Amino acid sequence: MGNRPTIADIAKRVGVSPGAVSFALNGRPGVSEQTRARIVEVAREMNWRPHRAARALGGSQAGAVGLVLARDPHTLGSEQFYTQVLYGMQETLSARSFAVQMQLVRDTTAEIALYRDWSSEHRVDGLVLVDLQVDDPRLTVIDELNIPAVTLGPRLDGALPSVWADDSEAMITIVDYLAALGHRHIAHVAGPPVYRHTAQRMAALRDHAISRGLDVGVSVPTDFSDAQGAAATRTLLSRRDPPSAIIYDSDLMAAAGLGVALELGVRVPHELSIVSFDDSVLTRIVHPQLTCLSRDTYALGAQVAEVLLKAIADPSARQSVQSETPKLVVRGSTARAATQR
Amino acid sequence: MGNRPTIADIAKRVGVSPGAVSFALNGRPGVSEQTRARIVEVAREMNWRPHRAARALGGSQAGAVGLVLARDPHTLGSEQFYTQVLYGMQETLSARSFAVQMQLVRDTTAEIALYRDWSSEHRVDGLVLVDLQVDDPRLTVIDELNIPAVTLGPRLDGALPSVWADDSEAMITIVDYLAALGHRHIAHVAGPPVYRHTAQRMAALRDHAISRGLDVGVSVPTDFSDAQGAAATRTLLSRRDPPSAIIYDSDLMAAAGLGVALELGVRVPHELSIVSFDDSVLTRIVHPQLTCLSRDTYALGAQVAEVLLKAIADPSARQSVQSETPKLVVRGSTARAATQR
DNA sequence: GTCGGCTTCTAAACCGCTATAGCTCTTGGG
DNA sequence: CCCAAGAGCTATAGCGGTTTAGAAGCCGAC
Repeated sequence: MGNRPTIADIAKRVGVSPGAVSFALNGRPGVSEQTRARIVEVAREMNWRPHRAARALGGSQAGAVGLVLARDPHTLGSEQFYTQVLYGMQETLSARSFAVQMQLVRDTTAEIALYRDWSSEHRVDGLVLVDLQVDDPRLTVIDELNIPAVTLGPRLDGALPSVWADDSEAMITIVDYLAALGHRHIAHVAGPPVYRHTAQRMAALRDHAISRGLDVGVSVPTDFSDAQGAAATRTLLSRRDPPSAIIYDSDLMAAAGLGVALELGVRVPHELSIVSFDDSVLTRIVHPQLTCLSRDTYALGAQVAEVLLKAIADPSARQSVQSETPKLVVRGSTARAATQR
Repeated sequence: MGNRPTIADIAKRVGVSPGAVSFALNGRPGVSEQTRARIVEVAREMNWRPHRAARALGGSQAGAVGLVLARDPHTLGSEQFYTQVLYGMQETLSARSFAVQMQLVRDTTAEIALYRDWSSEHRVDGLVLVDLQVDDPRLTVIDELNIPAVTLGPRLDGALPSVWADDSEAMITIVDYLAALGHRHIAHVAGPPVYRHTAQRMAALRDHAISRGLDVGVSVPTDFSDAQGAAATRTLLSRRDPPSAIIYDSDLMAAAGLGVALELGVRVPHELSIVSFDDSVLTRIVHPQLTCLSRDTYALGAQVAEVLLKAIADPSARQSVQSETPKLVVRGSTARAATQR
């Protein structure tokens, strides 16, 4: 309810027209340097801040970008990954006084509905799409809504600018590392195969295992929950021919898998090596600590923000930048494969 | 860039004035039921959505509430708690087409600066304050900005409406439970004592231990990080007279503490019982699973949203509601105290 | 038949800022 | 000395809603 000063108040104080004040405060030509200095000074004195809605109404921007996470409420909240990305985005965006409209929804349908709402209400100037699916219904909608957007995930040779990582290469890094330790039978507890990055990892494991002459690399799909991660592990370990190493698509599932191994009396890392595709505190509080792929998620968020801002400024320029490839951090959960039983 | 229909377009189609359309669509008197029906129908047909900025400018609301989490970037992202609260808030708020402006910042100073920005830019209609401090500088600012706000945390007999939980009672529940198991020496790995809830828990442990005739209940303050949680545990366990039970203010620290116990060869729960003040997946993926206080955080978020909406609608009515008291969920990390050594 | 009062609607101002057209004054060229 | 060009400003029209004052039509009452 505070009586915020408006541009008109400043104009009155300085003795110029509101238009002049607008010019001055937005750093555009039309006022002398002298007048500009005076206006800027008074504006600061009066503690003036632009009224977002008024600006947005003047045909221009809402000053916000949207990020929607579609998650089963139960699986929710464990992802340090997106929290960090969000943090990186916010630090970059708030410097340009953009806000991030983040919302958690149940599924992709709700996500799409939200995009439509936000777009028609002019709530956001751009969107960040994460968790790309193999045949992603969101892409059509984005196209239809004609709103700037950037994808975060695997490479997407299509319409949208993106910040992408090479999931195949990441998988190959892990497989090579495990192969060098003598592992020949490597399994993979994957996410849902509808996700592009999951599909890519599965394919990479299969292909690379073949080309390196290893046993066929089996991927078990899950819903990313700790329960299914545990179940998948149980299944794999009770096979006649259990793997000597398991790669997990998330650190939560890796931790759950570790628990199952302990429970079954399978010693980690001596009898089973575990690698997680994600890094977070979780990998460091379990015992043994988990070997995993790690990357600077904060920087990733900042990168996403940059690309999105460019896309907003110039929707025709659709650049794609590659993000830093995750690096393998070796901890206690991996070791040389036990000699063949 | 989509050419969204405006109220004027609808007015033209129906053959009435824009004002009438506004009345009709906002369900206020001034139009006949017949006309209203026609207008609503055409609006739906044309897929009309209010332009947020225009609404906000017309003197009324921004249609958003703010939630800021002040966190050290390193400690960040493990809190399933706030993610769930956020989810509960969003489900309730989006039904009334309010958005949640969530932002992560480094510290309270940045948080306050953000409140000022949001308020002066008219970005939010209300705020949710979490992590209340003993002498909280935010309260003055909220008062000064004269913006509706609700606090989430311990009871606060002051100006602001709140959704509060009784941390003392929660602590007493735990202590009673442990005492019944025969534990006489109970320690507490706390958060930073600047937080009211931490201070309250510390006081409750101390007082209640005395009144129940137990050994003095020591609280070790930390910064909520896994590292300090581990360090505190190490300190406690290497005392001449180690506690037989430790209560942790967060599940992350509890998990870290569990790791330390294992490492030191202290068997959980036989030689050491562990209780966490928070519940999340984390408590279920470690071994043994952690006994903890659990509550419906989703419902809590919904409750916060309700109270905030009421405060926005009528800033003079400052109600406070008590949230459900957390319930103790017994899992594998607690057991009868070993007989005195 | 006139008047008050109700319902139902219109016209117009307004929210705070941006953007454009145009006005005034100076300056320099021919 | 006049005109064109440019700098520096003002006036004004939006943006898409909300909100108020008031007009028109209809009713019943006196």
